[in-house]
Amino acid sequence: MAKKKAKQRDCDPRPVSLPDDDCAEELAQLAWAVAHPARVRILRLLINRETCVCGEIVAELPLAQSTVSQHLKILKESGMINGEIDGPKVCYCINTEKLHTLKDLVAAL
Amino acid sequence: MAKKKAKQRDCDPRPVSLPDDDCAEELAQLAWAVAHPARVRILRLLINRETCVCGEIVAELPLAQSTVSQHLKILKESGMINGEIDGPKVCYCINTEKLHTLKDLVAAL
DNA sequence: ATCGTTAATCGTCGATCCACGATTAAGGTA
DNA sequence: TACCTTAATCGTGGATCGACGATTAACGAT
Repeated sequence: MAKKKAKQRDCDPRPVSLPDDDCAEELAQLAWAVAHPARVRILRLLINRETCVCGEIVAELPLAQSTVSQHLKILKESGMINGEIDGPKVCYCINTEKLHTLKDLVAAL
Repeated sequence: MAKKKAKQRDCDPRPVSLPDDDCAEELAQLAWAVAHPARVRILRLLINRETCVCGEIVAELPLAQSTVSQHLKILKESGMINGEIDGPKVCYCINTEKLHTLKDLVAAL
């Protein structure tokens, strides 16, 4: 039966215990905002341009205006971006604080 | 009409152009893996323990075995974790390389 | 060979996503 | 006021998610 012991897998013997899973939800929510190519592109655009009118974003993506608006809504609800009404247009900008929260949470993985 | 100019929003005047959106898809895919609290907890567990048998993960989460197995499948498909069969059990471990890819992509935002 | 354990898979259900066109609301302009 | 532009919202349809119980497959042990 020594053979059995020899095949022993190197599974971590430490007892299971979840670390602070409080922020699991927060990270999941922020990651969700980035979990779609269109939203990644929108975020990159806003990061590089500081701010951008909705119409420009629509023009840049191969998506209908309503679809882009939906993604913007998701990003806004996640707190990653802010929208500011400017006459008939809407200026979107990145929420640097939230972006850093995401970066920190991912980096802390 | 000076009033109109005074109210000018500080919208970035630079022309719109998407930066290398090639990795938008890659980031979106990796972020998607982390975009669920259960998967965040699983990842944290594996990161802290190096490796872990499936059953332990199931025991740690308030979810059915089949549900956990689904999440493990998603994580495996994203490349974030690897599973190694050990007799009737399965040992999961983190894919450090992919994890770093995710960290790098997020940090590069 | 049979039984028990472990984990993946199947099938289902409701909820949500994602895309779109159409419509509406809000603000400028003529 | 009437018109035009801009962007949010509505309503729809198809696809996928997330959860579960039940079943199956793989492996050890008796």
